[in-house]
Amino acid sequence: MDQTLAPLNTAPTPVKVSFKAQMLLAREGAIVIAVNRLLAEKGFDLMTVDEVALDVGIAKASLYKHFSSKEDLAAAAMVRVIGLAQAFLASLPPAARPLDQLKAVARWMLQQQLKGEMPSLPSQNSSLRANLMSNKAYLDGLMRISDQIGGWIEAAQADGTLSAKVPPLVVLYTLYARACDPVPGFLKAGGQHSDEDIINLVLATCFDGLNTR
Amino acid sequence: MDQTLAPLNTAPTPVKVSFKAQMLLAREGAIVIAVNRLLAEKGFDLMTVDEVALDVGIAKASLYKHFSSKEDLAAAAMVRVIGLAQAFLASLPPAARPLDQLKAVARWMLQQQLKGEMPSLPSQNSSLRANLMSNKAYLDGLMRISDQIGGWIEAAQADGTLSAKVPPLVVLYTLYARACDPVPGFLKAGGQHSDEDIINLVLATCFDGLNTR
DNA sequence: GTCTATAAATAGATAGAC
DNA sequence: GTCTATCTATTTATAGAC
Repeated sequence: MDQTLAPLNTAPTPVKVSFKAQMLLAREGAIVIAVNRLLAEKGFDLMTVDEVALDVGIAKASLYKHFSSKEDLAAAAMVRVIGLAQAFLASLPPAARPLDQLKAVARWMLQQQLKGEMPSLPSQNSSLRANLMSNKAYLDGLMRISDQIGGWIEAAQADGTLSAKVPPLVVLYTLYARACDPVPGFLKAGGQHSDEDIINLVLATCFDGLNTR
Repeated sequence: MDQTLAPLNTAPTPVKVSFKAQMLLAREGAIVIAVNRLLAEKGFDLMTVDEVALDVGIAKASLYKHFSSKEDLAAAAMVRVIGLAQAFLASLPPAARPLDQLKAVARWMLQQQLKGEMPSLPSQNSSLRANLMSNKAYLDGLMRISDQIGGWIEAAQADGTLSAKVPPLVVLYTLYARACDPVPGFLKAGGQHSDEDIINLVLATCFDGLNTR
């Protein structure tokens, strides 16, 4: 339905979505959320499709009517997270200092991880990577957020708040790596620090480094 | 054989190791090296015992005469790496600045990782973790290197070269995390930097941070 | 599209001869 | 201790009725 075809003097024609179709979308959303949680909790290899079906409360065969493979399930969860990241980036005040935008991004990823909502895929699984890299929704979303963050990196290096000695791509990867950093999990397991403390400690080591200033 | 029982006026009695026993030890060494390489390359979940047996050139059933489970195989590889780490720590000049010792440790872990010789275990697999934590050789070795590195951390904070604002345990975890940091792998895949460049870039972000000094 | 039941393949682990 | 052959369990994925 192309809404631009609606008459100019009327309210935009609401896209007709049947009750049945809404239920399907809602179910797919529930599936992706369950996959997201299980991926964060156990990782791709230890997550089984049976678990997902059990968690959602439908039969496994029904799952396969929505997603044609376990890898597609994982990809859907990654697309969801990318979407959440895009929404978070859009919610940031546009006038803030570029360096503060970058810190906010790193903080958000650490928060997601500590909440157990950051899915982690094994970087060694080449089949899974290939599947993900052929997913247009994932690639597009990843490109968009990388462009936005990349712009902040260049701006922060230009205004002198971010070290110009580190190539922008290295900065980008270093920020992304906060999503799967094992340090927050270790500290949380130690039980000596609150989540907020952990986030501030990791952010400090990331931006200020270990050396004395 | 307790060598302290040897007569004082003779050379220490060499521990009698039969040719057969030597072959067995050599074979076990070959097994552990193969496991180490496969763990670094594919990770625990994607590594199969069949692969290990094929790589070593013996039957799978023979493998199980040496190691009673796949988890024991992984533990043996970790014990080996801990031993290599101990040997490296022992080779460092004792008079160097504590901060330089810490940098040398981080550099060594990055080197091992880039050479494809740093085994990585999934931190989410609790059964595997429990097995590892019940391994005395592993725990002892880990404790020893942690004590030594921990001493350098405290010394470097005392002499003012390492930030005193970061708790020593956080510093320790941050250093250990370099062993499974995904950033070096990403940069290597990009092909824009040599291994030495990558190591220096990661070390710089780790110790100097992303902010401008 | 959802279900039950089952296929098909894989992988960890073992039996038993030598 | 090494081998071939096999067991057993698990898991991804599908067939076919409704």
